[in-house]
Amino acid sequence: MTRGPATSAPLPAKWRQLAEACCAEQRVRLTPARLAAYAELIDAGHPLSAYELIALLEQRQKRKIAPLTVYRHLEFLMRVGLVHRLESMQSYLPCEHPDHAHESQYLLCSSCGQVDELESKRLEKLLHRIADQHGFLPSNAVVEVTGLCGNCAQST
Amino acid sequence: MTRGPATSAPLPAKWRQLAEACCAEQRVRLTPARLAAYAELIDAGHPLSAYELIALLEQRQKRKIAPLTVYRHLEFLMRVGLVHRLESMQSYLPCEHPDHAHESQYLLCSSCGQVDELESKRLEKLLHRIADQHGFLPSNAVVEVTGLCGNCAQST
DNA sequence: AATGAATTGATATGTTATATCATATACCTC
DNA sequence: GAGGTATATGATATAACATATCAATTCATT
Repeated sequence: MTRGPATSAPLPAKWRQLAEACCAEQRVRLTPARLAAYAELIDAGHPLSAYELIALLEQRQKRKIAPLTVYRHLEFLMRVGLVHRLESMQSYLPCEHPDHAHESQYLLCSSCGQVDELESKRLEKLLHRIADQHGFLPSNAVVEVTGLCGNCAQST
Repeated sequence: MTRGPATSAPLPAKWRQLAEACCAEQRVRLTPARLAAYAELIDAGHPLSAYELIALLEQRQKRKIAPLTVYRHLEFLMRVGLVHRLESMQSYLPCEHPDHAHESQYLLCSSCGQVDELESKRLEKLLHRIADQHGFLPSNAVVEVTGLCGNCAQST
């Protein structure tokens, strides 16, 4: 049997299940449009600016999409913890560990663009301890280390 | 004797000397325009968006200033380490420890806007160690913890 | 099917940042 | 101090990123 044109980026079952579980757990709606945005981020394999994401979705769906629409989907995906925003790059990427939605730790290669998501409990604890010492109640921690990844550091 | 209208925000000697020393050491030019931008950031006492800074400078100098001009001054000030950019707020503020130009650690109160610059050697070392374990060569580290400062946390 | 809540769409606008090319100023050497 | 070079500024335009408002639709539940 033949299939119609794809209206959404291919999304490996692994990620689909993760997204569905995540949204089910939080009792929020994973609509087709939201899933399509998520699938596009997964498919891209690297961080996308909001407008790059818009362009990809438009190309995929052969229609115009208003920026606000995509920003809303991104906002939703970030809220449930499926997507992070790289503050120092104004771009978005799927979170590999949606369970720690509010701890974001990245190594960003300024040469090849590679992104490495960390998950250091130690770093997390230290940040909380430091905040605590300042009487500060943290809700969201951003750690973004820019530099050269292993490959790029060698070839320099 | 009388003075003409101020064309630059008041800049306490402490900061002026810091800026001059910093630029002298790096053999770069601290021009009046650059110093004026820096003085305005110091005088504001809180982070400014680039366009807020433009507005203040225009008001002070009674003339139009092109955004690019100010972005260039900010870029310069960041390069020498006198100013930091808060990535999660798209805003700029003077650095309290220009000697550690490339380590930026902040606690940001989402309620009152208070900004607390940290200087944790431990955090710095941990970040470097983690990067090292990943074969990563860091050039710039951003740590921005959002939450409630002591005052705001209590009054909630 | 009726209701209320959440989501999406359409349109407009606001905010942040950069590109290009021309002009001016500082610095260095002779 | 004249000339050359690098650096800094100015003028103009445009690109990139993000949000406001209000109307229309969809979904979940009764």
